Amino acid sequence: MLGARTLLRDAMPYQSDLLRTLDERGYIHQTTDAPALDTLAMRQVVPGYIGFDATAPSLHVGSLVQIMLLRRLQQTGHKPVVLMGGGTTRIGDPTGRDESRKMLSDADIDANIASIRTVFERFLTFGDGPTDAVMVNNHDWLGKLGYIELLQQVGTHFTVNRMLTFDSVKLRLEREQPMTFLEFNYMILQGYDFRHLSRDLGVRLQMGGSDQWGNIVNGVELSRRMDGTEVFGVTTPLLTTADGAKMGKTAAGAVWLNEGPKEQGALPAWDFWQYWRSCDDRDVGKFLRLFTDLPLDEIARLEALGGAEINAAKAVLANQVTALCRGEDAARNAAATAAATFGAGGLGEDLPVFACPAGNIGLIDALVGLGFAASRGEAKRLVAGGGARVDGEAVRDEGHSIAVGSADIRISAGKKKHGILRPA
RNA sequence: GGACAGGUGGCCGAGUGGUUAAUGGCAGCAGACUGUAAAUCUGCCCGCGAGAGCGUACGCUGGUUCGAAUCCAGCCCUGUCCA
Repeated sequence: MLGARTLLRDAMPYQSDLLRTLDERGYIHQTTDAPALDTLAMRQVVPGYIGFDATAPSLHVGSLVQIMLLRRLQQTGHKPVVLMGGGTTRIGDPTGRDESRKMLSDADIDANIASIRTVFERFLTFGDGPTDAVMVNNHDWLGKLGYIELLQQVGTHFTVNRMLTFDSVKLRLEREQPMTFLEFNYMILQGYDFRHLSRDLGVRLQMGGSDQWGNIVNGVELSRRMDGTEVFGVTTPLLTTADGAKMGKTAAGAVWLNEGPKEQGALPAWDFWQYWRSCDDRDVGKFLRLFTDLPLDEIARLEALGGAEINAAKAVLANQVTALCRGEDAARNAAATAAATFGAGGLGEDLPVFACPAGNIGLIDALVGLGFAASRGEAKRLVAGGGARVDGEAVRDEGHSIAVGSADIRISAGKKKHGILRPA
């Protein structure tokens, strides 16, 4: 296994820091003309971009690979460009095609973009320097495009024959599912974005998830046809957890990179830390490579830990990622809370607190108050199933009443959820 | 606009008048085993209520009936085909 990987790397040795880093850390799924990109990256600062939606005021873990990709770009001496889809969000990206997506107002979109910028500021250095990151909004140019103009300039470079061969279209047609004209045009707008950035900002590279391959290739083609410029594309592998779930989605909600929007379920740093700490054994190495700046030999050492020792690696992972997304303090506090809660069986500062007046409170109410159960019925089932503990003691009586005095009381729901009952 | 098919609990999907809060699978939660992992086994899985009950629920609105997710009418939505 390891031998095969080494072989592969020997067969395709990248010269540039950029591609070598991306390759070694597992970011590359497909590239257009990798040797040429490799050469370019050695010769000049390569401005590269990734597009992001502006549908929510934060980004979640599902976008983290893309964000880290921009970070790596900057780390290896190139220029990250963050493209916010202010224009395309106004149309509504049809790719997901869930239920009716709500149209966002311009004010909402602008607010979302401003909020998302604060996420990126943790990962990238923004400024005016040659390798400083910049953020652009495609509404600035797409909003001004005239339909006729677009058809004339861009439309002539796309044949429908070819558009029909793209997976995004082909699969839909094969499954006999409808595809609106709007969706059909989406790839043209994305292609146009690339060409625009290449001409106006000298961008030479677009990156994205593997599902964006078709769109990226379109942009590459368009730039070549309209301007004769050679630009490049890199896609990342589709990232799933070892049990096959998409990254960033849990039943409880999205794992937001920053505190997250309250309406959509804010995610405290403690829970964020826990998300990484309790990941699957098999994902540890992959996540360390993708989501932390730790050197590869250190990661190799951590990854090799067997049995219960791998938990040390998970703690490192949680610390590193939390520090990056939420700040050093947040990571330290979460780690301390984990040590106090799981190690010593006590209470940590970061645990959720339910403040209640001194006196007696029902266990059910405490569980609901801490958010460990969505309803009283659920809390009762939890108790009946033996999952509830008060100061570490399992309590199976759903009528159990807790005397709240002056000290904090530890309430647990299952092995992982712990909270503090604190006299108000 | 016409013909046909269909809209069921987070998702998939049974159910075509009554013991159906609604089979089953997935996801989720808890217990056991462990290492805050995986796998496996067990229990739970609409809400309220002190496990006796009550309230809601099978696209929407009415109707038939002692009784409907199941029958009828109208409407809305989705898909396929035809114009």
